[in-house]
Amino acid sequence: MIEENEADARRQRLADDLVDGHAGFLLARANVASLAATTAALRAHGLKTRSYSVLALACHESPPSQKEVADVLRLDPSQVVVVVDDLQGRGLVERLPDSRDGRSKVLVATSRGRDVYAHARHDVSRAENAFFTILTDAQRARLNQLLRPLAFPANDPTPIEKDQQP
Amino acid sequence: MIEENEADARRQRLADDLVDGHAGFLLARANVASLAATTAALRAHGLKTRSYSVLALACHESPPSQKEVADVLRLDPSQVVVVVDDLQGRGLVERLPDSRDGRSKVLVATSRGRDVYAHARHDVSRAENAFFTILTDAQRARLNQLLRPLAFPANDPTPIEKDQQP
DNA sequence: TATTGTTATACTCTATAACTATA
DNA sequence: TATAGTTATAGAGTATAACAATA
Repeated sequence: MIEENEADARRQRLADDLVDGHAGFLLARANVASLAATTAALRAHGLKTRSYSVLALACHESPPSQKEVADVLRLDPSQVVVVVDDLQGRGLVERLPDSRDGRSKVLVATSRGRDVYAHARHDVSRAENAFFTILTDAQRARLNQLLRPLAFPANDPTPIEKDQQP
Repeated sequence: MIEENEADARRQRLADDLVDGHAGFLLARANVASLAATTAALRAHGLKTRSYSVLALACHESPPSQKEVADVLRLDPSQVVVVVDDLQGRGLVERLPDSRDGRSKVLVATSRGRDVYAHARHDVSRAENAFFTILTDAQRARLNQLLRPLAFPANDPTPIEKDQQP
């Protein structure tokens, strides 16, 4: 199948020329691949990336308000409502009144919600582990280190560790 | 503004705990930030990331068929049609008959299309440069090096994995 | 019969504005 | 007045099936 390989090489050359000088393209492509892996892992638990993230926050020792969820996940408050409605409808989270602010509602996971989250997190970790298996542990740590300032830019209160070159 | 800082620190802690052990979250977040930068740069040229990518491929020395565009960009062929219709309607690309396959159509940029692409590429590069300015040149190179195998899995050169679901 | 391009459709995700109740 | 949550809606992106022309 020489013709097949030639066609593959052609496509690879097109892709390479497209990526050249466009790191964002690489970022986007790696992201969709990663997303596909985690989404597939979450499907068995009836969750998507959004509902999983909201559930994770609701499991936090210091549970957040919906506004905080919107801020942390960079979602519009109206989108948070939709996700929370779904999770609450399935008995995974509750909206509790905020003692310090009558407008605000605190999101807390139910015991069933925590159970679902524990299992989902396990499977997500396994899926991510499989996805990043091409990289060594040191490389993964380095990737995280490089991505963090890009993911949390500007007014980030947490210090960004300066790099140690290889 | 102590209360503000406390609230920020709280949100940061929530985000940190969410990211912990979830490299995909960092990837997704860095991607949306990068996307926002490039999308803003493309807007002045009447382009979006998709149409920009298709136009870039149409400017290639060895112009691709629509099928090849779909493969390289991992888009469904029907989605390629929509983008090409738009670009062709604005006189930026042409659909030429493929001499070797009557079913196929070769995408070629017009001279105006090449002009638009040149200017757009310049602005995109500048926007990416600004976005990645937090990293040194060496760090950017290292990031690209780490992202590449994740974006282009080695075992098969041009995988068109649709949503892999059971 | 298989493939390229096309059309149509439906579903998800995202963005926005307007409303309520509290502050 | 300003903010948290809610509702409603429109747009963009995505997935899928079916079809015509060609292989």
